[in-house]
Amino acid sequence: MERSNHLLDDQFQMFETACRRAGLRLTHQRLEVYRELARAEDHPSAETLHQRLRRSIPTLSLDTVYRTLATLACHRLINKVDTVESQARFEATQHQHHHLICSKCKQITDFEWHSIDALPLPAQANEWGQVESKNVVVYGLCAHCQ
Amino acid sequence: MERSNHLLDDQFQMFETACRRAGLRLTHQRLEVYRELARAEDHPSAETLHQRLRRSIPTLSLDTVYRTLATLACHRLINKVDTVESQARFEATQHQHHHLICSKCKQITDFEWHSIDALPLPAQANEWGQVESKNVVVYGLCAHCQ
DNA sequence: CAAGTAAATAAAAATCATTTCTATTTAAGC
DNA sequence: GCTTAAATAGAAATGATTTTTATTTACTTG
Repeated sequence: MERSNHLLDDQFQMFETACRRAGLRLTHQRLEVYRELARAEDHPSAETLHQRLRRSIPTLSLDTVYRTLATLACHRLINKVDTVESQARFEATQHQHHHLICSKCKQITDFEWHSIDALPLPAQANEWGQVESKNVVVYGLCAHCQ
Repeated sequence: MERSNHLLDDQFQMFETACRRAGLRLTHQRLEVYRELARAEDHPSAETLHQRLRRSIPTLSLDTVYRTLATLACHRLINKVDTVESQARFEATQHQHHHLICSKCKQITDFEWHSIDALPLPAQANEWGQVESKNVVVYGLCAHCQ
């Protein structure tokens, strides 16, 4: 068995464990939605994911994709990306990162910014309440659209 | 004439100038939508603004509010706020700031973080394209919801 | 390991947010 | 004041997401 299969196994096992801990049943659809999102590098919308998954699961309905994404996001297994757009976009990545969004083509790119991650929030933010996440959203024109 | 009126005059004049520069007609509805948003401190949605404005302009239609907000945002006279929510939220403030969003009550609070504003983006972001804006979005529970 | 049960799914319909269409009104140049 | 293109109101349409209902399925319990 090669390394890539081990990695996949690990990923599935992690997902299975997380589902059980959250009291979620491990259904075929749920696993496939997660797998497809984890494989994607483009922060797909529910509709986009549905189109991709239909190739392998023709009976999969769009509402199941929506429901599954909402469930997984609620249990923090995936993230809904902050955006000004009307269609919600998702990602499975768990590592701390930020987003570059092209105003023209709407493509979303991840980037890392450790100095920000390490920087404590100003007092005003801590007085406001209990902080759960802190992310930078950058808008602009990607090299391709300029 | 008191100071507050002078401030208001200034604000309107600025808005009028900006509209002319952008080739936008200065309609009663447009001015009132802007005024109401500029007065608001809660980053209202189109629907919320419409409800407030109806008190003074009963004939104002919701689609005009949507159209006006889109027009003003397009010309950078107002901002659409980055959020995970389905209803878009707006603000008229132009000064550089960031957002604290309560995951529970969805209230949005502005905060300042000068050290971030001054910090240059990592190389990766500059290679990506031409940056237009950079904002921090913080999620958490506000003091009231904890 | 076969049944029972509550959770999850598919499909359709409903809802919510936003946009478009069309006839009418109005701001701004002449 | 008159003209005209832009903006508005109201209604209808669209797009994204959620809900409803009947059916299926994962997981528990005997």
